[in-house]
Amino acid sequence: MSRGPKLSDVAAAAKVHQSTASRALDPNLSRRLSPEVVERVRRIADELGYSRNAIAASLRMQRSRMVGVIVPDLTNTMFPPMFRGIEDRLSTEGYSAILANSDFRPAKERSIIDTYLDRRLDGMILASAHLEDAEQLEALARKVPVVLMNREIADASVTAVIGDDAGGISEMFAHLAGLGHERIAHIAGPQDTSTGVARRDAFLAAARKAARGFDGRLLVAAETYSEREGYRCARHLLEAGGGPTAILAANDWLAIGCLTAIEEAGLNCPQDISVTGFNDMPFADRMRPPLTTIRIPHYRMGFEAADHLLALIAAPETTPTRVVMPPALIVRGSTAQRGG
Amino acid sequence: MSRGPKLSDVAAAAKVHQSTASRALDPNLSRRLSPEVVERVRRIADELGYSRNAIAASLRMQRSRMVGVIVPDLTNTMFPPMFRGIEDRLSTEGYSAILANSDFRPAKERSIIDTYLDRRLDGMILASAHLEDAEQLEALARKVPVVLMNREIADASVTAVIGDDAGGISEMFAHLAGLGHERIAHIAGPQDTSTGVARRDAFLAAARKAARGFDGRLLVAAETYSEREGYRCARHLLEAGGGPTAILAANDWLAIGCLTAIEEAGLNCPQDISVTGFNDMPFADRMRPPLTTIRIPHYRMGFEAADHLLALIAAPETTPTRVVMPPALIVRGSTAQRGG
DNA sequence: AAGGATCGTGCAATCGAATGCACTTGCTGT
DNA sequence: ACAGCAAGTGCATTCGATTGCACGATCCTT
Repeated sequence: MSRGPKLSDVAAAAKVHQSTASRALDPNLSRRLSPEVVERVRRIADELGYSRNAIAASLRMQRSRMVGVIVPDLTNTMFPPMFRGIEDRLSTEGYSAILANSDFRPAKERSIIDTYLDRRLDGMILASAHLEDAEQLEALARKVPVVLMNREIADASVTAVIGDDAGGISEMFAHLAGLGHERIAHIAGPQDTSTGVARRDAFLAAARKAARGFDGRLLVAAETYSEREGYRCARHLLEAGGGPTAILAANDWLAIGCLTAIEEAGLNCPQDISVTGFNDMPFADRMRPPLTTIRIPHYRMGFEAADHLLALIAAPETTPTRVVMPPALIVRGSTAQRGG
Repeated sequence: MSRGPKLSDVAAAAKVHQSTASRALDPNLSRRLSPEVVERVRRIADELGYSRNAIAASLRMQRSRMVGVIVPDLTNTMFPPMFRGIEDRLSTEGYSAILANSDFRPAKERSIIDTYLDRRLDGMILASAHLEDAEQLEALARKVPVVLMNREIADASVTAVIGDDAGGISEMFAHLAGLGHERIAHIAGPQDTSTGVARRDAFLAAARKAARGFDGRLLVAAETYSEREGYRCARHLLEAGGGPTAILAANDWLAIGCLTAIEEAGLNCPQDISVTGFNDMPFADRMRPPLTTIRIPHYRMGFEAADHLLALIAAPETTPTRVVMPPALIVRGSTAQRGG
């Protein structure tokens, strides 16, 4: 556990000055040195098992080559592919990623951010939904490069990489309409999340465009993105008298809850009623019936987020961007021609 | 993006020496200072928006309060809960975790480890299965505190936190035997993984204990832990003539593949044949039928791994431990009394 | 009242690498 | 033969926080 050799040890062993050793080990600067010296220093560094102290370098260089990532809950299947995308982009530039979960708690998020600031990370990717205050977020973005992932703030003053909620919902609505459905219900997500609101608005826009009026009985909002809530809302829709022939749920969990409620009611999906989800989570294809849903390219979102963060690190004054990832309609067994 | 105030700025504003300011901001040392000074320094630090430079502190203290985690693939549902356990344990001590995926590639793992060493992380948790060479691993463990998670090496010379494969399998075997099954087949996992081998050995031990001979037709090994392989192996078992009334698969994916094969063969699970998995992954309860399986406490494994790592960091010369996490039998619909 | 203990604070030396500047070579050109 | 130049290398400072040591002041003890 003893401290290994440092640069000056390598330099001494190679009979050159530290600064020369430093340059010899840096591929960019080693061109200015004589080949023999470079060769010798490198060989000796190897022999000694020298490992560059990145901490000392960070202090001197004022950059840590690390970025912080905050997600609300890593066990949500959306996030692992996102993180992989982030890591894959970052690693090509020699960056590492620190990861933490906020558990949807603003206080926890705040404290994670504070440790990240202390650690002088070069940037942060926030997928955590809170830190409600847009002002706080902007203040943060003024101190350190920040990219939002899977969420955004109102005036787009912070770079954000998001899924195209509106596009996905309207594509799904068109799919159902194309199958002859006219009474399409919506189970909205929690209305205190940006996705819940965006998807509901997109649904209402599509519904109003398709027909004159919209029957209010065809809309319910869930309180959380959970199977339980999907079940509850579906029962509500079935009993409300709106006579839906299709249910467009705001995400896959809600849709799965629907399936249970429909089965319990003695109905059959998709013969009697079609159901759709959103996200295409793992196993969506293994439900009974397999779920028709919208796929959001999570890996690519992470990759893009990291890419934009790196750009921001390189040029901090760049104007914020809003990157929208294209959704894809995945048609499976849970939707069918109306009437079956 | 300008550099914020440093300790000496705070000190100057509070009209004290840096060292005094440093002590005032450290809860342990501030007791030795006069309350007024402590109060004043803290207030001024707040007013100035001072943020302690953790990099400089790390350099001086020779500890980074960061640990590195390597998993083969974060999108495998086992790992997110483990990581949460790790983070939850670490965060109480002010530690952060860097995460990276090795993709089962030893070269990638090696290069991740090298960056971790350069960054002078205080310790590492390795859930990546490779770095085959036990010697390399021991050499690494001599340089830096290391805890293995979900794997171990032969002579237990590195601390490891693992699931009780043998215990889980024998408990499952007993469950099936208790239901009257006598011809129990096993779909083993890949034999180049420690879990694949451990589970197969445990199965064979249980089978041999239960009956005199063991019918070789009741054993197949999958090449990967995948649904495809589960399907292939199950077909093989059904055609081999061993007449299994139950299939004990080495993990949930393999079991799910079995379900498909059984259905295709016109048989019914569990009436005609029982199937069991291992891991209790998310959605195991949503299969048709819901899967009887063994639950491994992944969150707790992560928590324990982090706990042991912290202990190792505090006292590097501690002798390696082998921590075995207890499995739990989760009985669901995929197992039934023999003969329905 | 003098010596000693205690308390609060300042001084200055680390930690390890990067780098602007200056210096020594050796070579070219006139 | 010497100015001029370039290539290669060394020197010394810097990044920001921590901490052993020392010093002065205050208080206690006998």
